[in-house]
Amino acid sequence: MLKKTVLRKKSDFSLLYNKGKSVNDRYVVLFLKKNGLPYNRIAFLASKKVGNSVVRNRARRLMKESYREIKEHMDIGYDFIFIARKTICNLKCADVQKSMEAAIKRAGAFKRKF
RNA sequence: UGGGUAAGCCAGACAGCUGCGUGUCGCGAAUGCGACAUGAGGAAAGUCCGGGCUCCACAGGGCGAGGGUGCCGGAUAACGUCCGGCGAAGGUAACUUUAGGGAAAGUGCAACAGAAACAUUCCGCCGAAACAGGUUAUGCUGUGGUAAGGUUGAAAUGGUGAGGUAAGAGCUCACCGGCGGCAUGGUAACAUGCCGGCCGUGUAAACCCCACUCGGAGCAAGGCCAAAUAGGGCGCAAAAAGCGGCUGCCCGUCGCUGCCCGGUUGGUAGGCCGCAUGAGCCUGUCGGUAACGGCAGGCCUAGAUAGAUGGUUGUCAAAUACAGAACCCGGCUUAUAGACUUGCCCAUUUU
RNA sequence: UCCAAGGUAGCUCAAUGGUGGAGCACUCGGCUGUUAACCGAUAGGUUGUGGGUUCGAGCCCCACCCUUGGAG
Repeated sequence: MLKKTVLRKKSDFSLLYNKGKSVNDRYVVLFLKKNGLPYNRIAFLASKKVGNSVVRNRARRLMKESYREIKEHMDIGYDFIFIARKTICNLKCADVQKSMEAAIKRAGAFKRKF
């Protein structure tokens, strides 16, 4: 992942939380917003409610891995924040991937297949 | 064979596909691309101690206050850690546990109950001796002697037995316990023996006394570069005062506060060093009961910065515990599925 | 990452080492035609957990758990 594709500024986060669109799914929560850039910017979060550091790391890794699989099919020009929910622990990667796909589809940022 | 006890060790492995961080090399103008190598723990955790490192003044003077440790000897850079020993407690035993200096230096506390929680006569016991009064007479009254018995309590001023006495009492004796002195053994804590006198309880994880010891803050320390409206320039002053740091006060000392230019009450903050060769790890050998130390040879083994180890498939009976480095080491404490090794003790059976 | 403070009844807080209490709330009774207010009574506690010191710990000491706050 390139460095410019990672969201890191506090202002970006608060802008997304306040102005962005949010979608809930079973295992993840997604915030997104158009950013007007020719690439996507991503952040993966897992709060302390999810568990200890091992569980939080695993949650982030699962989301990263899933994102790598599905990023080919996503629209360009958005900021995304994926937040892990408590239900994510003890899951396989495929389940997380499905959940993320569903969330993105509902948000309307999925490329139409043709 | 069963039960127990002590010590140690491991913390999935292998293969395929596919991803991530770092380093080296090659290509490229460059964000990069490719190849190879390497990439979390026994506790990385809690942050409870001790150090290194950095800055404050190289750890300052005086007064005062505070914290820590606490049987003895050793190990160590140091420690509240570790090793060995002593005493005490527990266990049939192997063995385990142990903050374990001082209570006649002083102060405090010991609720309720009880006569009394410093030494005191409430109920008792005695009438031998001494004094006063009284009775026909008699401990009858005051005084006196006594701490053996009673009640209470966690605890009642050494315990048990015998002698002794008016009644009693370490008053005397024997044994036990405690204290002091001496001798022997031991580096020492202490142990054993002899002698002496007869000795007021508990609490110091209450204040305290004694001995030893402790400066403060912390890698977001601290330094460099770039950028900046967050600061910069350097002409004058360098004495006083104020504020802040050095844990309280005084001294001392360090930093900031002045004028000029520019700017304003907002949330910006990038890169590099520190930062991975260290009280380092492994093997052998020597010294030591051991902790540990000496010598020789070999090895280089994470370094991220929104934070790198993941996903998936197959085989092994099963792969699942606790859990993720953030400046680094030595410990302690706590969490932990399962697998394995060795010594010792007890019980049973067989020879 | 580092440093502090705290944990007591359903809630907010007290309590010299010596029987754990107050206010509000709950329940019951009274007052009232009824409700509120008011009056009276009852109940409710492993003092965060586990060890230790002590005759005796909410309090003293040690370890752990949880919560809150601060530095930046």
